[in-house]
Amino acid sequence: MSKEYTRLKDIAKIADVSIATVSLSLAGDPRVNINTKKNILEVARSLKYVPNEIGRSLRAKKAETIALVFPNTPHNAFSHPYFVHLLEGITEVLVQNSLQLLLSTSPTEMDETMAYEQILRNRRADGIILWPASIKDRNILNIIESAFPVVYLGKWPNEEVITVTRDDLGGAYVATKHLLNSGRKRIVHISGPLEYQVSIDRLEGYKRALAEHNMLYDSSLIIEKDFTMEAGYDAAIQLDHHKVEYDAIFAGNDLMAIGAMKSIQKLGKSIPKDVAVVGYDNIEMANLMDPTLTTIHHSMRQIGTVAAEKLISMLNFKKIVEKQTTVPMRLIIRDSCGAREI
Amino acid sequence: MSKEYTRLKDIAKIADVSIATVSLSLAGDPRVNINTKKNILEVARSLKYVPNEIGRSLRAKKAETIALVFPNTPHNAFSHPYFVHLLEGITEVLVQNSLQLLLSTSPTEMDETMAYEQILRNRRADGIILWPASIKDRNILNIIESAFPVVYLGKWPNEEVITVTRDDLGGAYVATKHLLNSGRKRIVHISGPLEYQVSIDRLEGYKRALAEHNMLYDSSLIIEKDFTMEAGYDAAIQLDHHKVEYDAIFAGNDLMAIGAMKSIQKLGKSIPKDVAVVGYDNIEMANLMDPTLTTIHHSMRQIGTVAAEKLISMLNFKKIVEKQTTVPMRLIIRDSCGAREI
DNA sequence: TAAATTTTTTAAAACGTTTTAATAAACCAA
DNA sequence: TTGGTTTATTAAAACGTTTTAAAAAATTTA
Repeated sequence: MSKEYTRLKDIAKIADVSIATVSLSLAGDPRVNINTKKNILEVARSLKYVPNEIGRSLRAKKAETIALVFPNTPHNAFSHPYFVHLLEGITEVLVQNSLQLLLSTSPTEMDETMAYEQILRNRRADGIILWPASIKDRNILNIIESAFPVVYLGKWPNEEVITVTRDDLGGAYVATKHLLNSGRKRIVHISGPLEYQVSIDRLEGYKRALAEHNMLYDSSLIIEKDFTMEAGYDAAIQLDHHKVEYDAIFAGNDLMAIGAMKSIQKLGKSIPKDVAVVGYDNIEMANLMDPTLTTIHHSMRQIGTVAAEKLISMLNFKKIVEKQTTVPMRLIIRDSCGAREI
Repeated sequence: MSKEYTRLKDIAKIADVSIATVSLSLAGDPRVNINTKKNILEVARSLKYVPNEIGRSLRAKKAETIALVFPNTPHNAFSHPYFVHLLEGITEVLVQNSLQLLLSTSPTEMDETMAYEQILRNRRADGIILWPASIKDRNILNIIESAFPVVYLGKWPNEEVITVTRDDLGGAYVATKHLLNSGRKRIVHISGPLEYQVSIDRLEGYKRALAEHNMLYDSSLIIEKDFTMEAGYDAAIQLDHHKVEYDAIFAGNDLMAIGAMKSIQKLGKSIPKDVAVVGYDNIEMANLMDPTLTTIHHSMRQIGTVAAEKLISMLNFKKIVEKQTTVPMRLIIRDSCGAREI
C-alpha cells in the first residue's frame, strides 16, 4: 500500500541534471537545451512520472479544484430530483478546464457558515458553488458577500453576488398564459408551501399572466399544498367538495399535478376536456402519464454549466458580464393541457 | 479575490512564540505549557485561523480525500438512476470520517487506465472507488490489481480485488421463486442485453429458481431486449403474436416491466389475474403504476457506505474481513404479482 | 551553589513543486 | 588572447505544515 512515487528528484538523479532543469523541461520551457530536454522527457516517461499535485498546489497557492458545497440537512441536494443533472453540467465544464470537483457536505454539528468558510479557507478548493439549504437561511451572508469566489445557486438580493437561478416566475407565467391562450377561464393554482421562494415566484408568475389577460385574481382558486402527490390528490378532492368551478389547473410541481390528475379522473372528469392540467419540473413520470403531462422544463444541467463557467471566470479574474443569470425555461406541451387538439 | 489567509507564522509572530509551538499547541500536544497554549489558541481564534490543508497534505503525504472515479463515456455514472444514492452513501461515511470526496471523470481523450492511475498518483486522493465503464472493459486490470487502494463496484474474477456489488443473481432468483410460489407455471423472462453481466446474472437467477422447482427451462419464454420501456411494450406484443402461453413475467428491469404491463393491459388481459408481473430495480414509478409493480430493490446507498468503509479500512491498513461483498436485495411485494390477494 | 533532572521552547528538516536570480558554459568579435 | 554576448544550467527560496532532536529554562536534588 505504501507505494513510492517518482519525484522530480528521481528523474534529476538519473538524467544527471538538476531538479530545476527537470521541472523546466517538463514545463516545456524554451531555455533548456533541446537534447537535454529530450533525454529528461525520456527518463520521465520511463519512470512513469506523474506530478504530485499537492506539491504543485502548495507552490502555486491554487488547488485547481472547485467545490460544490451543500448543507447536510435532511432535505439536502441529494434529495433533489435533478441534482445529478446539475452535477453533470458542472462536471462537463470542469473537465474542459482540467479542474477537479470536490463534493462537500458540511458536517451537521458545525454551523453552516463556518463550514463554507472552512472549505474555502483550507485551500482545498479555489472557489465554491453554493447550493443553499433553504432560502430562509441567510446566515451565509458574510461568506457570500465576501471576496471569496462563490457562485450562489438561487436568488440573492444583493446585486454584487454572483448567482445562477431558475426562472420560476417566468415559467409559471408561461404555463398560465398557455392555459389562458387555449381558452381556459378559471385556472386553479395548486401552490407549494408559500414559505419557499420558489412557491412565491410561481404564484407571482401565475398572477402576472392573469393580469395580462385582464382576469381577476380569485384567491379561492389558490390552494397551498406541500409538493407531494398525495397533496395534489387531496387538492382536487377539496375543490370538488367546495364545488369550485374551474376548467384548468396549474400545479406548483409535477407531483402535485399528477396527484390532482388522478383524483380528477376518479371523479369522472376528463383531462384535458373538462380540466386542463399543467405541471412544473418535467420529471420523468410526466411523460408516462395518461394523458401525458404538459409541464415546464428547467435545465439543471445548464445551471451547472453556467455556474461553473462563472466561477472559472472569477478564478481567472475575468470580468463577469452578467452577474445574475436566470437560465431560460421551456414549456413542454403534451396532452394534459389540450392544446395539441387544436 | 486574492485574499491573504492567516498562517501559523502569523499566529507565532503575534503570540511571540515559534511556529513549532503554535503547531504543537493547536494539535493539543501536552508538552507545551498550559498558559502559552491558552494564549496561542486565543490568538488563533481571533485571527480566524484555518489550517491550510494543502500544506498539511504535503507534509503528511496524505490528501484526506478519496475519489469516486468513473469514465466519461456516454452511458456513465450520471445516467444511472441510482447514482445519487450511491453518492449519498459514500458521503455519509466520509463525513463521519472527516474525509473529502473528489468526483473524477476521466477526460475522454485519455485512455481510462491512465486516467485512473493519474488520479491516484497525483496524490489528490488517497484511494479510489471505481465505477466501471462497462463490464467488458478489463483494461483497468493493472491498476485494479496493483497495490493502490481501490474498491471496485461490480464483480471481479480475481479474489484479491476488493469489490462491492449487487446480488443480481439472488434478486432474480427471489423474484422468480416468488412467482413460482404463488402458483405461476409459465414465467416469461424479458432479459436485458445478454452482453452485460447484469443480464447474465439475472437470467441465471431465473434459471436456478426454475430448477429448484423442477421446472424445465423453456428458451421460448426468454426475450432479450434493451432495458427500455418501449422494448418491454414490444416484448408483450411479440409474445401475443407468437401465441406464447404464459401466466407471469419477470422483467430484467422495471422499465421493461412497465412497458410490458401497458401492452398486456391494452391487449385486454388483467394484471395480476391473467399475468403476474415482477420487475427489477424499484424505480419510483414502480409504486405509481396501476397496479403497483412488485420488484426487487437494491440499496445503492448501502453499496456506497460499504465501499467507503472498505476503502477507509484499506487506507488505515486494516485487515479487510470480507474482500468481496454483495449487498443484500429485497423483494418488494406490491400488486402486480397477485400475491397480496392470497 | 552546583549538578541533575524535568519541563518548555525552538531551529531545522522534510514533503514536491516552481521560479528567480545567479552562475557556468559556449560562442563570437576584436 | 580578452572581453562581451548569448545560451544553458542550477542553487536556493518559497508555499504551509509537522515532527524530531537539540537547546534553553525552570525546577529539584545533593
